Amino acid sequence: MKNVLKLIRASGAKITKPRKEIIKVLWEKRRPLTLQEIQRLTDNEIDFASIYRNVKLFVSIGFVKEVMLGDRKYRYELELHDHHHHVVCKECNKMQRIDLCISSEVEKITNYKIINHFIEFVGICPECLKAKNM
Amino acid sequence: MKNVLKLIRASGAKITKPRKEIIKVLWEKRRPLTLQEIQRLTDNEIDFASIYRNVKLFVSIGFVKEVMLGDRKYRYELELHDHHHHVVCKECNKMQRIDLCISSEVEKITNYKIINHFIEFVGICPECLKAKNM
DNA sequence: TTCTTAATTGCAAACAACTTGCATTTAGAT
DNA sequence: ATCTAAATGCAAGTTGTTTGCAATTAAGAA
Repeated sequence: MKNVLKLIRASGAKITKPRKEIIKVLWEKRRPLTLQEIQRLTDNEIDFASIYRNVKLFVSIGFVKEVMLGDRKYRYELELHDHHHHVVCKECNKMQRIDLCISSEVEKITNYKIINHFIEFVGICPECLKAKNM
Repeated sequence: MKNVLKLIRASGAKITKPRKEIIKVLWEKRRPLTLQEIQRLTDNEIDFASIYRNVKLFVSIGFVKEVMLGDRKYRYELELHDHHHHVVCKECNKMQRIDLCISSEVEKITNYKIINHFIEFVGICPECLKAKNM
C-alpha cells in the first residue's frame, strides 16, 4: 500500500486523490475488477477516463495486472507476488484462485520467450452444482 | 468438411452459400481467425452480420470454438478433436499449438465443473529472438 | 506559505468490436 | 414450380475502450 505509492512517485507520477481511491479499492477487493466496477466502488465520483488512464498507468508501472476472463472486458488486480489464475462460477460469479500454471513448461517446450499469458476457467462451483442437483 | 454440413442440417439449419464459404475458410486456415479476418478471406462479399451470426451458430452446434488471445477480439477455429491451445509471437504473429492443458487438474482441485477455459500465451518465437539477438 | 507550472482531471466526443431489427431473398420441403 | 420459414444484407444500436482539450491541482521552488 505505502509501497505502491512509492512506486508511483518513483515513476515520476503524482499521488492524486483518484489514484489513492483506485488503489484502495483494488487493495480491499483483491480480485480482478473491471474499470466499471472500480468506478462504482470508489466513493468519490471519479471520471471514467481517469479510472482508465490511471489503471493503465499502474499496469505500466507494474503493480497491477490485466486479466482476461473470456468476456471481452479487461479486469485488473493488484500484482501481489503470488502468481495465480482464476476459475469463475457462471452461476454466482464467485471467483476462486488457482495456483497451477504452465507458463514455464510452455517456454521450455516451444522455445518461445513468454511475455504474457492468460489462463482462466469458467465453470460451476460446487455450491451451485449442489443447489441445482447437477 | 462433409461431416460439418451434416451437423448443420441435423441442427435444423440450412446449407447456404455464406455458410459454406465460412467453413471453407476455417478449414483452409486451421487457426483462430477473427470475424474480420474471416470476412476478408471469403471471396464473395459476405455481410459482417452474417459472418457473425453464422460463426455463433457454428459455435452453438459445436464444431467451431471461440478462442481468446488477450486482445479483446474473439477468434474462431474449427474444433478438430485435437484439444490444444496457442502461443502467439508478438513480433511476427506466428501461432504455434500447445498440447498441454490443465483443465482436468483444475476440475479435480477446485471441484468446479469446468465448462469453458482460456489458456493462451504471448511471447517471442525462437526465430524473432535470434533475429533480434535476444 | 505562496507561487508556478507541468501533470492530471473531467467532460465530451471518437472509436472498435460486437449485436440487433427489419425488409428482402432463398433453401429445400411439398 | 410453388410456398414458407429461415437466412441474408443493410443500417442502426450497444458496449467497452480510447483520445483531445480546457480547467484544475500536486508538489518543487522561491
